Amino acid sequence: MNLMQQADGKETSATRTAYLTLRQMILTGELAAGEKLKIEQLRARLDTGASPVREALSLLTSDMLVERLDQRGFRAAPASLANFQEILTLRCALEDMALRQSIANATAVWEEALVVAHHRMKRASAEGSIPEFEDAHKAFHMALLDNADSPILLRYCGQLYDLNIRYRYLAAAGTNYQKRDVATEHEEILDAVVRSDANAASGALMNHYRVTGDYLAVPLSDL
Amino acid sequence: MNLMQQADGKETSATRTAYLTLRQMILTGELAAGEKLKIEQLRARLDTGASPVREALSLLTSDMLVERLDQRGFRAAPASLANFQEILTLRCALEDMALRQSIANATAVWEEALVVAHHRMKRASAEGSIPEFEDAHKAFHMALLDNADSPILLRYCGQLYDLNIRYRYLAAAGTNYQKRDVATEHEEILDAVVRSDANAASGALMNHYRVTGDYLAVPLSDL
DNA sequence: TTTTCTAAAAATATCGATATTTGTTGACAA
DNA sequence: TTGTCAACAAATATCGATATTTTTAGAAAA
Repeated sequence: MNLMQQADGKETSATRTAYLTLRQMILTGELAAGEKLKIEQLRARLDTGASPVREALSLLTSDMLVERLDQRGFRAAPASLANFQEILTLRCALEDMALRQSIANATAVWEEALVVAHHRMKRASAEGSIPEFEDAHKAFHMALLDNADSPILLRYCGQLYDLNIRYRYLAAAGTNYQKRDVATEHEEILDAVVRSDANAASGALMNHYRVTGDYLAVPLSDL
Repeated sequence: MNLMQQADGKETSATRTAYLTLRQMILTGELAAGEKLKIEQLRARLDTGASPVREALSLLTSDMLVERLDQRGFRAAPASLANFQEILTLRCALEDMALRQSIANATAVWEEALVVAHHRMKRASAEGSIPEFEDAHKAFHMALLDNADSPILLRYCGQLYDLNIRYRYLAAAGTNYQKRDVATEHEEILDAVVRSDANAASGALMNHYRVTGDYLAVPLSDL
């Protein structure tokens, strides 16, 4: 009962499956921001029991993607312009810190991992597979910060990354993100990191976020 | 079944009660760092059902006080010197940011709230009630950051505060914390904030943490 | 001895049913 | 009309039982 065969044959718990599915549904907006999340409804939709759904929702609370109301169940975290801006500000502050620490700890192994992550992202972009690009994009950004050797900081950055993704979908920009000249921005970051130029790397990363932020702020301005 | 009468007559859900109790047990070390947390054992200890315990543990995962192992249940988050130092570093960085924003947004109302929080802390200290002092101490520190008007940042600071508390107990310093000259440090912070001197306030706060950190590092050095 | 395999025990994850709350509707009084 | 209050409906939180792992222990083989 515990072990489940997923489509790809990988075995997972029902809770984990529910967690990943619900997470994706919230990030993409399939479950709208602020929407009431009824257990029975989700249970039927995911074809699983109430317990896994309930636990998955509890877990999503950690990620600030779901809110728990007193004894009135759960709802998808509301979205607002203020929230979007707070996320942007915090990302800049935390990622700046993490990136600088990563560079301070730089090793050949890390740099190689970065180059690989960057290459995979470019390949996914060339192949035009949106979900694969999304995964590779997150992997690249996380790889940049990974060498800071600061698990909590990395966790926070990952959370903020995901929260931001949701606003990308809200802005209906999820699909055409690649069309901006984001590739150049990524290369600038990578180059600066490889040169161990912390200021340039951080500057390029901050610029990347600020540009993306401005880009999204327009369609989000009426939140 | 849902509604529970607590000792103080306040009604809460079984999950919330379990959450608060388990949290306290982990913070104080009654449940040791790294210890396996068996549902049945906790269920009996808290005199409640397995579901509330399970959900409470899920919630504690958000706070990084509990880890969830694949399909092998839960355990209290392990403690290590590296973890302690990471918490200290992040607290300094995040609270510096939050405090400066709070001061930038300063209002008379906020300053009054701070003075009250500080007074309560002093009173609790004078009365010698450790748990009340602990609560008031946290309330004071959170009040300092509250005016930054940045819910996520405040949440992170709160989490890090609690994680640090656990190390205080681990260092067996939980009881004699007040004996250090912490009162003066708090006054310095408050004075600087009231003067709207961000640099002095931040400096005093950072000093407060660094001193506390050094103070705890000694007994923790063998983690 | 050490390793490997198997059977029993322990613990987890999940289900289905039930009690408790919250939300809603409509009648009745003001 | 408007407001209050019961009865009803919907949804949540919780329990108890069960299926599925994981862990442990012991026996058989190398």
